[in-house]
Parts: sequence; C-alpha cells; structure tokens
Amino acid sequence: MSQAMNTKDKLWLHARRQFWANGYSNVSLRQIASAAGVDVALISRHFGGKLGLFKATLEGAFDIFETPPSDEAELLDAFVRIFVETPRTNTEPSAIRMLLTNAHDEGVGDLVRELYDERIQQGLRALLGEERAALLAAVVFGFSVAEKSLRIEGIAPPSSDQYKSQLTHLLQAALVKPR
Amino acid sequence: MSQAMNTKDKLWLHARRQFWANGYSNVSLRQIASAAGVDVALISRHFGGKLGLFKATLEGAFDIFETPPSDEAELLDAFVRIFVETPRTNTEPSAIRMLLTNAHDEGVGDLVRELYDERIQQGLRALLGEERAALLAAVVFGFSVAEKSLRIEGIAPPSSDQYKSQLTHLLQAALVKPR
DNA sequence: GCGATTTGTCAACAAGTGTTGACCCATAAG
DNA sequence: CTTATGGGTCAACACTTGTTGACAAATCGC
Repeated sequence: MSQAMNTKDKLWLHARRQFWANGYSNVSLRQIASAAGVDVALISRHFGGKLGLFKATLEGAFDIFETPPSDEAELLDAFVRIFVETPRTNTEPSAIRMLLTNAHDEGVGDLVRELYDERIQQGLRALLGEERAALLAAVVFGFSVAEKSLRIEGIAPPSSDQYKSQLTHLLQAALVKPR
Repeated sequence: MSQAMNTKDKLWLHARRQFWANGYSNVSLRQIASAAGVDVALISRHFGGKLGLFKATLEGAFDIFETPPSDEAELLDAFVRIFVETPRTNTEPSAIRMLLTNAHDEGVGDLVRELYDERIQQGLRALLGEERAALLAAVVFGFSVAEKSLRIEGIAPPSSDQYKSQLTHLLQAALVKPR
C-alpha cells in the first residue's frame, strides 16, 4: 500500500501516526522522514516546515461538527460516537483526540487551543452556556487524554457497551443545569 | 525572600514553577538557572541532572494520600479538596496536578505513570474496583488538565461554590456502580 | 527533441540541548 | 599557616533540532 503513494502522502500518514503516538514536540522530522523512507528536506519542501505538517495532519478533525448538534441529545450522541465508537472501529488516530492530546505543548498549544475554541467550544457555549460547556469540555478532555497519557486501560474495555453506558451517564451528569 | 535561600532551594523552587507552567521537556535547564540567577552547571552538581531535578520537585506530591481514604465519601472529599480548594488557596503549583500534566511526555512519562499508579490508582482500585477507578481517574484527569491545557476559564469561576457542587455531582456520577 | 518545472538528494548551517572537567574561592579543621 | 572540602564560575563537549541552498534527476508541456 505504502509504495504506491507519493511521498507527500507518505509523509502525511507517518506524521499523523507519530504525532498521535508521541506528541508534537516529541517527534522529530527525521523520525518521520525515516519512517516514511524519505529524505528530511522533503518535509520543508512539501509542507513548509514542521508546523505546516502538523496543521496538515489536523485536516478533517472537525468534519463531525460541520453540522453542529442542535439539541443536547444530539450532542450526547455525537460525543459518544467520537470518543467511543470511532476510536475503536478506525485503526487510524482520531484527529480530534490528537488535537486535545497535543494541547499541552509549547510549540502547537496556541494553534490547538485556537482551533478547538473556534470549531468546537463556541458551538458548545451557544448550546449549553458558559459553565456547562466548560464542564463538559473538561470531562471529554479527561477521557481523551487519560487513556493515552496515563495508559489507563480499564477505561475502554474490549466490550465497550458498558463503557458506553457509563460515559453516557457521566456526560448527562455534566449536562445537569446548575441550581 | 529569594535572596535568603541557598542556591539549591532556589533552583528547586524555580524548577517547580517552570515545570508546572510549561511541562518537563519544554523547560531547559538554562531557563531554570537563569530564573534562579544561578549557573547552569549547578543543577547537575546538586541534583545529578535534569531528571533528578524533576524528581525532586515531585516531593510531597502524595502527602494528601498518606492515609488513603477508607470509604467513598471520604474519597470524594479528598478529591474536591485536591482539585478545587488547594489550587486556589495555595499559589504554588499543586504537585499532583503537575504530575498529571506531565504524564504525556517522552522523557518523564514512564516515571510519572509509575508514580501515579503506585501511589494513587492502586488505592482507588482497591476501593472502587477496576472500572470505576478508571472512570474516576479520567474525570479527575480532565479537570486537572483542561483548565491548564485548553485555558478553559469557565471551569473555575472566582466563586468556587457552584463549581464545587458541580464537581461533586460529577464525581458522584462517576462513582455509580455499573449495572 | 528541448526547455521548464517539479521532485528528490546531499551536505551543511545556526541554534539549542544536557552534561562534564578544569579552575577559583571561601570557610573550617588540623 | 596549611590544607582539605564543598560551593561556584567558565568554557567547552557531543549531540539533536529544524531549515536552507546547491545540485542532480525526472517529469511534463510544447
């Protein structure tokens, strides 16, 4: 499969995997180029630099939000889909989770926060109000990063039905209007 | 205050602040030394290297868990205390939150995960079982990092009473036994 | 076929990293 | 006074980082 791709796509693919696996600043361009079997200089040629490559790997991260959810039930569904089902059926990294995982990084932190706020958080705020949107974001963020950073396996057991119901319950709790 | 400290304590203090603010691998020894007004070489002298310095800044991270909570109500109290009250009354960074924030880092990730598992997660598992412990960890993790990484301000409004009740509610939801 | 434009190759660069060894200087023990 | 000893200073080290420029090769338009 890989030998039929042009080098730009090869670079994109391996960059995506490595950024997801190790985080933006823990991956060097030479690692990516080596994994793709390509010279380092090609990255700057094709993507303009490391940041440009990272931005390119974020493409499609927000497709699922292109039509923003209009009520809370729909929102709940969307989140469960993003954070439970998609990561398990698709072997490739989920772009939105990659986004969140790299939020704490000096190099791309600003870009990531900007994108997240503009493309996701704004919609949440409009639908839920300031406090509940923040609360929900915190929960979602926790799930995204806990499994990856702490390698907490129990969060996502093979039979994900129970996990799904627990997550749903948790998100509902986050959506309760404060007194 | 700072000029009365010896250089080792000065280094420790500024290292702690910078590691917390920017993450382990985003802080260079020269930055720390410069902030402390001290030569870089002293760090390797006093702490044996960057990793040694980081380990030293983790000291006392788990004091609050020295007597592990024995029931779920106590556990809930402890978490609210750690993640709501302590960070606001104390201007210095909370070590446990620093620990979690640096979990996603190639250099110290293993150390951080090991410490977290050994000192916190094990107690949670014994008390709650595998799944609920993981779920609670995810929520707590989200709160620890979301505010810091995503700069979501709404999570912790100045009047923290409402926030406290929301967090309590959320933690209770995480503690519900799965069907 | 010929020229132009893309695409790939190689080597080097400047900047930044953690770490080490050689020296100096104080203070206290003999 | 002499002499160790611990703390501090300075310069260099070996290494990695992202990026760039000069050149070769291949591709495509005409």
